[in-house]
Amino acid sequence: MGLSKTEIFTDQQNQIALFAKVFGHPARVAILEYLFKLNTCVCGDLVDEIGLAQPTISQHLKELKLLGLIKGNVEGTSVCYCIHKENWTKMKELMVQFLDQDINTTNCC
Amino acid sequence: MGLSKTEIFTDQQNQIALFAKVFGHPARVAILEYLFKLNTCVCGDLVDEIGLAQPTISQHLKELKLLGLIKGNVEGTSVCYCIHKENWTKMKELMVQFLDQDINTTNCC
DNA sequence: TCTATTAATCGTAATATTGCAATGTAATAA
DNA sequence: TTATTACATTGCAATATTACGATTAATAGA
Repeated sequence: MGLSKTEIFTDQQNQIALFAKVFGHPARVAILEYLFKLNTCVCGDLVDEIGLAQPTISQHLKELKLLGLIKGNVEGTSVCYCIHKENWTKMKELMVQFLDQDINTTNCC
Repeated sequence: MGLSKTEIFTDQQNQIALFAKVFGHPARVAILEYLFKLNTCVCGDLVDEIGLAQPTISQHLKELKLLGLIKGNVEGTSVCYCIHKENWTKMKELMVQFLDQDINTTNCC
């Protein structure tokens, strides 16, 4: 199969899974951390920074862009990327809400 | 390929990716939300709750257990599951730290 | 115009994931 | 002892993901 049965889950559950999935690869985590670290847009040097081939990086960037977590601006021959603030904040709220659920204090297991 | 080049990333990046990956499927999100909602351990009714076949649920539970996010206790013929509090908290700290990075206020893109 | 540079896309191979039927296993019930 | 019940494991088919070489597209500069 390899195909998730998304229709039996809530929109929220599917959305959490979609965001989590994109963070489920260290290269994408590394790209995002780099974008945060630089504190400005990155034009070009992502391929040198992360140790993967150019088409691979391009593919990871595409997925991040598709989910709206980063923005890409064409600047001459290169492309500048940065975090999409509003969408990142929205995503963060969704994820933190999921992660921050109350854990029952009365032990069971 | 289908194989991540984990060796070129930091331990932290790989750890974030591992946790995120397990949340990258709505069934596992649903299982965890159900465990939180019940606020006690779940013995048995997970297959009825989530709409997937028993072997499929069993497999998802295995992955959650493997990462230490849930505990399973044998209780007669059934098995009771609940959130592994300490590990969940540790995981949450790692993830929130990643999600909560400062976004530069000076616009670039 | 020609060429270099940069990044996206295409094509493809290797591997991973998802889902479930069939089967195995362990504990309780009759 | 023999069901029965509850869950794990196995095996497999369908699909997804990862990675990269080759190519293409677009712009900048000579």
